[in-house]
Amino acid sequence: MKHEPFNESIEMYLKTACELAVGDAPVAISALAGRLGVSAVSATEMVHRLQESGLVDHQPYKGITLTEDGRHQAAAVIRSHRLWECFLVDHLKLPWDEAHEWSCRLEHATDPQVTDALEVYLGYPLTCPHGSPIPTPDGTIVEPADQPLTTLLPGQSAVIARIYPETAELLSYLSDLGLTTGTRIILKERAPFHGPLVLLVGEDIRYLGGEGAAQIFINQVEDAS
Amino acid sequence: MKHEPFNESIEMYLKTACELAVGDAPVAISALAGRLGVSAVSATEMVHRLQESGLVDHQPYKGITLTEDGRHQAAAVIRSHRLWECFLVDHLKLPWDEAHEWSCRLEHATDPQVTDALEVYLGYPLTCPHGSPIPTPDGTIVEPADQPLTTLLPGQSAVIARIYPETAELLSYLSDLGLTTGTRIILKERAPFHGPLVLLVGEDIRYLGGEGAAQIFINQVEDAS
DNA sequence: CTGTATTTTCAGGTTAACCTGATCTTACAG
DNA sequence: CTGTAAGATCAGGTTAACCTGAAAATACAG
Repeated sequence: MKHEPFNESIEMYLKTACELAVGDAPVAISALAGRLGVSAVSATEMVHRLQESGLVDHQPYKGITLTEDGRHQAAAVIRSHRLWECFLVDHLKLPWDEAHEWSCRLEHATDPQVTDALEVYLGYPLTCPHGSPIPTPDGTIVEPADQPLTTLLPGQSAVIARIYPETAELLSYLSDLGLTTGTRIILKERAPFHGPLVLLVGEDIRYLGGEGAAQIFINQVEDAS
Repeated sequence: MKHEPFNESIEMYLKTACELAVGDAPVAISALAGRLGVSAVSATEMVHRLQESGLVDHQPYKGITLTEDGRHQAAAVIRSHRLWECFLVDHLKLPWDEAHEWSCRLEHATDPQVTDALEVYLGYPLTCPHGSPIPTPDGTIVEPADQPLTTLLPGQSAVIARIYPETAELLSYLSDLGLTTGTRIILKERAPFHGPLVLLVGEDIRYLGGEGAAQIFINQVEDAS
């Protein structure tokens, strides 16, 4: 089996670059390398290849930005990833926290036509089960209108809107705590210096470390009664 | 992205070996190589690797047979392939002939848990849209009870039960002719020496080359009125 | 039982995506 | 405005899965 244009690595780089990008700021190669679990040298090598192919723009010592083409391809991968997550969770009834990892493999094996048909089948969902928006076929990704859990004040309540970035460990942990998207929580108190949060989830008290809290986004903030 | 145990090639070899096997007869390496579009040398190399891993039994100058382990893994790949085909055709309403190629990519990216959930979701289909049986989770594959179209006599009618082996070109061609699984046909006449068949499909006359006919299997044979 | 075609092996080569270690270049903070 | 950490590059190495060309081993048919 000759491995035709071997997209998978390329797609992972583009996807990761897209996910790490905030606004127009270039993404550091070291950040890319870190997230992909690859050495800085390897990442630099690959970035050169991507540059050759016109998928990224590399400003030495600054970082990379995706070209139109690159952003488009990245969005396509993210799109299929999130749609598969919807399918796995909503239709196949597979666990909320494991769907992410499984979709990480499916996302590279999905033809755009399949992705589009899947979207229709699912009824054009707006977000994945973890709250992240689903890119449109033309590559636009709407900015989520939520705020970090770290901005919630003691005595307030809110609904978990999104987990980002999605990591297998955190999703599994949150799943165990019952802290899935759509869950309303009340912040009882917060230790300073990124210490743990004390949350009321239904009838239960949950303690959540600051690192995890930084990856949780909320909306529908209210003063708890 | 480090490419962890890189299954894809291995899976293709195992799957192909399984598909080429008839009974207990060993599969020639050249046959494997031919089907995979790879040189005999490369196939031999890979067969050695598979032997090391205990997936395959290689008798020099005879061919290979799958070990229990190998057969099991092959069945898992075929299983996910055919279940995906069901999903793509029956649920996503994607074209009957293109589903095969798309499933060829998905099959390697599917966790067994996902495969099993998919089977439940689809309602335990017995065959893929092209008529091939879906292996059970434990790796058994039921022998189809159909016969080659080449055994049909002029004046008889039958229902297309299965296309095998599935190749993109043939499926696309048959799709254009309306010769999909489940279609009842009547054999008007047959030229000798594997010449073309003259078929009545509904109201239409179709001519089908002998090579194509060899990949079509039928059942429900009746004498046409 | 020999000859030819198939199989296998050997030698040597390629590519993509990784790696480490060492060196060079640049940004920016004090 | 200089020193140091972060970033980039160079050199050299690995692995899996391919390749071609050529030589050796074997099967089996006439």
